Amino acid sequence: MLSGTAEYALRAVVCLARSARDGEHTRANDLAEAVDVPRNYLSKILHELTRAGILKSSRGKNGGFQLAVPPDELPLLRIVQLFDRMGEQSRCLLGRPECSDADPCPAHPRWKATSQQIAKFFRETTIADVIGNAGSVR
Amino acid sequence: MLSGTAEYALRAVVCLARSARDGEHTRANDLAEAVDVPRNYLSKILHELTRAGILKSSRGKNGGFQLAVPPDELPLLRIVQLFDRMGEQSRCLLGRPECSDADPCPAHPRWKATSQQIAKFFRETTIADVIGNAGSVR
DNA sequence: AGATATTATCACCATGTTATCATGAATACG
DNA sequence: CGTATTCATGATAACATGGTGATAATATCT
Repeated sequence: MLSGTAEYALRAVVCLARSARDGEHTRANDLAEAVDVPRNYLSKILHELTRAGILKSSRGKNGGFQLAVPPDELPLLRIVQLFDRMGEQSRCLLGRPECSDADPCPAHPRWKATSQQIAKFFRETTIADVIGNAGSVR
Repeated sequence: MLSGTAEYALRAVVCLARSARDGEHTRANDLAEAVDVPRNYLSKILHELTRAGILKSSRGKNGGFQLAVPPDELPLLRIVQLFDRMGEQSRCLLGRPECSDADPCPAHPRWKATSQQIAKFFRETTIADVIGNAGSVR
């Protein structure tokens, strides 16, 4: 469904959002262990999330990462689209570059509803919707 | 959504099913042109579809490929799952190997409905459902 | 049998994604 | 200031995917 990298990013953000204490930072090392992703690889992912304004980072002692946005204003789409073309509204099932009601592929009429539900899920589900639930991330 | 290879396979089967005349075969060359996929690469895909019992092939003059199953008994899932892990019922959004109601990830409750609709689409939509519609494959 | 048409198969290359390693740069703190 | 801590970043390796080319195997036709 998602690329490995996008999955890693989601896991990391969920984990960060859950352990959010006022002003406290979480180290990349600890996150890497918590979400079970190779340290250096996660480091780059976190960096991209930071550049995108989703996280804040700080270096040195007691440094680490923090959410930069309130969880209820952070749709999954915003995370996922950095690494993946998910949520581009209704991708064509057959991979046609342009596929629309006006110029459809044969699968278009059947695929449309499902495709739109997927797009809606990523657009409207926020991190807040997710972190309330129980369950482990790894 | 799907891997390139799975898309190619779908396009090829749709095209084959549409041009199906009694007993006639379609050459890999012609298919490759019709669905806009590199000849040699498509060749391998067609071979896999044949091994899976979805197509029949014959060599030599007037040879080529044919559907081996009636279109209304051929769900998209059967094609797609050869090349992709699509339709494995409800894959975990966060990539956990085991993710179920009993042992869920945090995203599980929200993701479930969409995930099931995707699985249902691939399981229940057949090639027959698709080839009736207008629209080009490339 | 021989020529031709067509799929089957093998070896290989190109590219992108995932992962690792080493090092640089910023911050905190005594 | 110096040192430890932590993120940032560039080089590179490992692997999977997509794509190419050459050759073998099989069928048809005369």
